[in-house]
Amino acid sequence: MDPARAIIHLDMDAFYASVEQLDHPAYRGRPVVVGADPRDGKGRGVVAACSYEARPFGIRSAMPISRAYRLCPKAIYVRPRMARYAEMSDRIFAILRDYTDLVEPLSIDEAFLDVTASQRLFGPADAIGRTLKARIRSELGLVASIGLAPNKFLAKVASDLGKPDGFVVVAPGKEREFLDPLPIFRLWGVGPKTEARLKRLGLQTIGQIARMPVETLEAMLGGAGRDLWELANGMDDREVVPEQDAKSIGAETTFERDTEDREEIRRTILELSDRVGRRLRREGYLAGGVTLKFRDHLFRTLTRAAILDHPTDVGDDLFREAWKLLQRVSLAGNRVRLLGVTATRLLAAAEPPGGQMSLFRPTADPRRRLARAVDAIQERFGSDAIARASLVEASPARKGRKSGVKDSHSR
DNA sequence: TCTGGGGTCCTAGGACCC
DNA sequence: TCTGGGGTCCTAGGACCC
Repeated sequence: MDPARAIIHLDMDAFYASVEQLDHPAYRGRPVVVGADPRDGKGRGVVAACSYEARPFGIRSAMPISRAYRLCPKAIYVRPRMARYAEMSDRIFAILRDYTDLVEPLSIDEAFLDVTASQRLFGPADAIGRTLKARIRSELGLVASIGLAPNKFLAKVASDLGKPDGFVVVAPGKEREFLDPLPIFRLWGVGPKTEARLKRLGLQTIGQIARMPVETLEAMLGGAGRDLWELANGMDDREVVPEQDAKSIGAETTFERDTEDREEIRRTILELSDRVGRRLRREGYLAGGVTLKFRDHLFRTLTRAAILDHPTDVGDDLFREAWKLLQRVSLAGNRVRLLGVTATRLLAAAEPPGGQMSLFRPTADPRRRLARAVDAIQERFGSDAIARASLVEASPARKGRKSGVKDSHSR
């Protein structure tokens, strides 16, 4: 057996809402809801994050914003400021990397750290964990919850249980004792569907799953059954992996009102394709495939995918393919709720991303050169400085629509 | 209650090849 | 005329996570 590893899971408490309270002293001590515009309870969209003061009202993240509004109309409702959260995230991750290179980001505000080897330099793992919490609080004014355990799964569950401002340690040998009484939804990979299925079989706690013959679970759930059984028994040998290549890059948007307007649909697919192209170029990828996502007024979701003849990072190419894919979706009688464009089969672009050289290479595709020139102008002067004529001359209906596809991301 | 936007992973079924 | 078995690749859908 390996000597016990020391894995930390760090998760920021109410991250977006906490940053808003940090930046707006008037919000402190008050219920803050970050998410879609509630529009007097008629808005679409969900709660991205809420402060702990909002929780006694029953507000939770991922809840429809209209419901949150009914529960607490007096809360402070703000739109997400992703650029600001990303900036704070960078500072958090910089602190984490002071203690180990083995930092695996799970999201903007959550990470695993393997501090097994760090202990020689920085002392025991729980001291490292306490230092991380203290530095994030004193240097950034934000609160993190931490779980420390011999593996990723246990560390994750530990940090969740301690929230907010938690610090929970699962010592080697105490895995089963810690997990046994917990409800099954705490297992990674058990969402609402699997939870309902397991409950129908009379399974309520992780301990009950741990004590079942693994073959029974395998017969019920296939390969996932063994994974669940191992997690329930506190077994998880996944490594902390610092860098992982993206497998897809996408953008999607939900219309304020379901639409059947061909022109609006076309324009939206073009905007989404441009956004994806820009990200591909910025992050140095070429797309080998495109997927179009389509959701109708009954919330039915369809996807159609294609492989490109030539990998690309140009929005026009993505658009042309996505538009072809749309023709494969039967629109008859369907109003469109959501459209999405995703670049798949990503390859690392041979040229350095954003490199000036590419502007002068005689063999470079002129549309890629144009796209990069537009990137440079937008980088320098902002995304409103230059746009496609076909998008600028968009129908008057779009005027005053503050949550346009482009705006919502660049703000 | 009426469901965002960003992703990852898994599976079933069909096409195709040997 | 009826037909194996293995393998790979691809698509679409869905569960799940934050």
